Amino acid sequence: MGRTLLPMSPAQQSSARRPYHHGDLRRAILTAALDVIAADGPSALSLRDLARRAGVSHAAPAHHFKDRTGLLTAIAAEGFGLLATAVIEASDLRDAGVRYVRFAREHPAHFQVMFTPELLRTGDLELTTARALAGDALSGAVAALRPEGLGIDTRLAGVAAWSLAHGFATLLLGHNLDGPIGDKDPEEVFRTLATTLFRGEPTSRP
Amino acid sequence: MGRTLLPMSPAQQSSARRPYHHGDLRRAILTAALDVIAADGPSALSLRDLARRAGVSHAAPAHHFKDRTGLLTAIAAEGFGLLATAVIEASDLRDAGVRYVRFAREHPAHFQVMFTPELLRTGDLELTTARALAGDALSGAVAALRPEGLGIDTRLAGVAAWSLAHGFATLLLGHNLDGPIGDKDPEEVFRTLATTLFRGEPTSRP
DNA sequence: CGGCAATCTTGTCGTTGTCAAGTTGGAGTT
DNA sequence: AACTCCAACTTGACAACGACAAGATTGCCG
Repeated sequence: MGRTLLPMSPAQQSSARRPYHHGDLRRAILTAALDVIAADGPSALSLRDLARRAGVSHAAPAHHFKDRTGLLTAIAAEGFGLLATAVIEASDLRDAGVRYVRFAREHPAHFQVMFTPELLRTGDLELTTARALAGDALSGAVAALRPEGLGIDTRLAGVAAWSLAHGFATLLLGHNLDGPIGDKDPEEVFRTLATTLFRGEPTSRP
Repeated sequence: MGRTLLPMSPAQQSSARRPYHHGDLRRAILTAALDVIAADGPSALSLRDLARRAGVSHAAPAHHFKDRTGLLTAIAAEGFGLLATAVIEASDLRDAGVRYVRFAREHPAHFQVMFTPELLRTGDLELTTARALAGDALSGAVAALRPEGLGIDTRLAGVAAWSLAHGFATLLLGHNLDGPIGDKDPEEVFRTLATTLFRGEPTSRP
């Protein structure tokens, strides 16, 4: 593990085993961090361990991320960016929800860090803008529900939809739905769920 | 802060300033831990800091909780117990959801730890039984929806309800709903939400 | 009154995050 | 082609932490 030996980008430069400049240390640290977090959560993250994996000295990561919080903030910002691009091209609200759940499954580390505010640098510019972008994408999906004639007001519908998707995704990542949904495809289960709840079909009939 | 000087339970024993035995160190550590977690999250938790707050030596907490994971596991177990008693006396599914949200607001530290599995000792007996108890309480509320005639099967309805409540609670604690719901009472908002979605009133009308 | 087990202390080790100061190398300028 | 400068990385140090081991204290039960 650790350093790759494959042919690399020009930035990787020159010759041999241990170049002084890593080439793309920032990306390497990020990738390693995502692995660790996906496996054992953010609390298992150690800058020194990441440095070891990348084959650099223990203080190298600090140059790219300032500190632990900086690294996690960068991950969250990247996550919101990815989420925004995933949701922006949704065909409707239900599809946006499905994409939300899919994002959480495909990027569990990002997802977890994004929604753990005490790990992040409040007010970081990149984070704030990326989050706003994702927020806009979600709002767009909600607004497209129906231009007029909503049963409940748009803001409430947004909260409802977000809660449903976020709760499903969170419980899924925490393995709390392993029992209830078994080996069924989670995204398909969610689609069914969302369809039933938002189409107005009653869950019970007197 | 730190040690209290008020009259205490008999266990507090004898005379003066610094009794060798604390009296109820276990509870004191737990309470301090909940304060820290509610304020700055589980990653800000330090056993040595808790010991300092309780006025005991740095290794004292270990005797009650074995290690950091043990402390967090105890918190999670306590949380599932509290959740179970809160949900067990719900009048119906909607009320159970409201109680779920209320629990998250009144016990944010418990809630956060309960659903962060990588911080917990998997297979701990107290935790497992408490979790099962809470699970039963929730299942009971779902089963009481309607004995028969559900629009979707019971298991799905349970997942939907849990997702909605859990998502709402999680987003709430992360201050992600501060904008959308403003200063409105969160539990009331959730009640409205749940009523609309589960009563079968459509969110949109052609 | 004696001992025993629970509770808490003291001391230590390896690891971590963070800061400060130094080193390397490549890209651009002249 | 030599020079310079700056970003990228290293080395070294320090305080704080979790964990463990071994010892001290105390209340309790016989």
